Amino acid sequence: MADRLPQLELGNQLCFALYSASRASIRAYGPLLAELGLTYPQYLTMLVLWEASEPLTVGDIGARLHLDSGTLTPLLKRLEDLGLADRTRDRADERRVLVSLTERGRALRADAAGIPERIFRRYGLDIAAAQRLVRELTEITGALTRPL
Amino acid sequence: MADRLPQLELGNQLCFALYSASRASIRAYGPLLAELGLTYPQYLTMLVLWEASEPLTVGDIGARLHLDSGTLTPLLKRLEDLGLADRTRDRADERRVLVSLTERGRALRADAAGIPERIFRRYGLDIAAAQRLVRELTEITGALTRPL
DNA sequence: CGCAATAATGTTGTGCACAATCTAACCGAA
DNA sequence: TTCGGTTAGATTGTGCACAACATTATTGCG
Repeated sequence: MADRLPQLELGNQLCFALYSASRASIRAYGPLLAELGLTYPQYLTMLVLWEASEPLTVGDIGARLHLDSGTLTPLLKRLEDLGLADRTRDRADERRVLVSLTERGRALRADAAGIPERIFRRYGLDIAAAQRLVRELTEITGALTRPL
Repeated sequence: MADRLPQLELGNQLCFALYSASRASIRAYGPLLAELGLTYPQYLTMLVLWEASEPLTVGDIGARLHLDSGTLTPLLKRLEDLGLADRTRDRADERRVLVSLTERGRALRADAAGIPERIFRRYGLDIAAAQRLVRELTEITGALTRPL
């Protein structure tokens, strides 16, 4: 039997499955991130900064997270208020803002290190299955992000 | 080689892959939904209402979409303002609010019918792969939603 | 050089999400 | 019957997302 074309049924819709799973995972992370005083998008931003050896511009962070300045500017100001990051205009190009971690921001990495594992254990997720899923999702994201 | 435990790397994180893919799909739907004058969560709510033969309570809709009244109450008022839905207190239980479609709301279903297919064609998504993915994502959502 | 085009970030306004709290309505046992 | 507990929905406040636009800085071309 041929695969049916996508129907107007909630249960069959890939977009709804993605939307539900994403929000469920954010809710799952919530309590653990609250221990660090972070929201979920703030945590993602810290991941980007922890991985970078150099200060990043707002645009660099936005490119990795697919977020624009309208979202990032206030978020980064909150990270600054928390004492986790610094924002300084780039002397060499005054249009840019360089975001770097404070000592406190770097130190927080150790506290965050166990979070993914705690989530996987707590909810009994399979690591190999998750890695496969990550690959498929990355591909979907790429397809949907491609310019038409 | 054993599968590694989840690391603090953006690219390996299931939660980020879900978050990115969900937002990418919402962005992809955006222009098509704008033709109908709907946002993405409004579209999901309309899907639920189109599938139901009876009026649904706010709680019914929330159970299907995993949304609470704090999100749904204003959203449903907007659908009411658009002339797509009616909200009336249940005479039999004055705590409840019954949400039903207007004639215009029902008529909009025909305009929405082609949207999933247009998305799949436009972005070259594979239907069979998507259906497999929906099953895996539904399972993940279930696992993450399970009470501890 | 002069200046139009471009680039990076910031601002504004709308609409979710969700936690916390509130209010009104229902239910059930003493 | 009444009153304590529960339920359904609304409200409030915070923080994203994102479109549209504003601002300032840089760049490249004539």
